[in-house]
Amino acid sequence: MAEISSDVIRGYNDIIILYLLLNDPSYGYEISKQIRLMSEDKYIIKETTLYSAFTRMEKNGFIESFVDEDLAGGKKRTYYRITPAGRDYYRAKCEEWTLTKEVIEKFIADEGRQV
Amino acid sequence: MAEISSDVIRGYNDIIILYLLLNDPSYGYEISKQIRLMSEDKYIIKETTLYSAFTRMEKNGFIESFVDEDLAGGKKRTYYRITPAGRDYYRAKCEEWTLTKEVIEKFIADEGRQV
DNA sequence: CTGTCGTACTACGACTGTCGTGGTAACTAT
DNA sequence: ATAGTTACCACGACAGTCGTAGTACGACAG
Repeated sequence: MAEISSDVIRGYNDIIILYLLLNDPSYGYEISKQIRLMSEDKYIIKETTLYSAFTRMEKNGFIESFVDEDLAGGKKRTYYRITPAGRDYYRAKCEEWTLTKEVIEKFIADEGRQV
Repeated sequence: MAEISSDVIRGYNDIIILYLLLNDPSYGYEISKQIRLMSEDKYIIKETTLYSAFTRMEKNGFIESFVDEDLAGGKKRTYYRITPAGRDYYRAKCEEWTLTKEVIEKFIADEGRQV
């Protein structure tokens, strides 16, 4: 039951992904699972959305990739690491979120109110 | 200083517009001014975004239009009125907002935390 | 030994909402 | 005269997400 539509989360995928890279590098599959876990299944990011976000953010210098070629079974895995520019971007987006939240809530009817 | 980018407000324009129609019909120019006023200039909706939202939401049955042809100077003005389906949609979007807000905030670093 | 599930991606084209640019038209104040 | 405000509309471009599909390997059940 992925309850949150992509329309409303759009614009926050970058924040979500970067948050999960703040402490350690990670990779697509792992990030996808963590988003699902942390949101308690309320948001399940689409694979294509995630991987295209990686490509875009790497192009913008917010993350860097490196490949682990030595996984068991000759598998590969592409890790991503947040850059200083990525941290700046993350911080700016968090501030924008605070602002946006305040604005949007002015247009949300109060709990008790009839609509 | 329109500080909120369209990327992050995208997905909430419908809510914002419908909120301003909850009590009375209104029209593009007026709604645009109210958004600006209520957000304290933090969000200024683009005209094209607003009018294309009208078209879309009318097509979806969330609003209905009617034209006032008798304005001073032979001018016309197109008003929009929210429909019952529009109210349902608004309510659903408000609930989705609450959910989305909770999810996003899990990925926002605390105020005091170093990022 | 066959099939399904989980891991870990990638490619491609379609779609939707927003944006930039530019235009129309009438009234109002300087 | 001319700039500003009101009140809209058309057009094409763009970015991010989505659906679909495919690759490839290992583990485990039947």
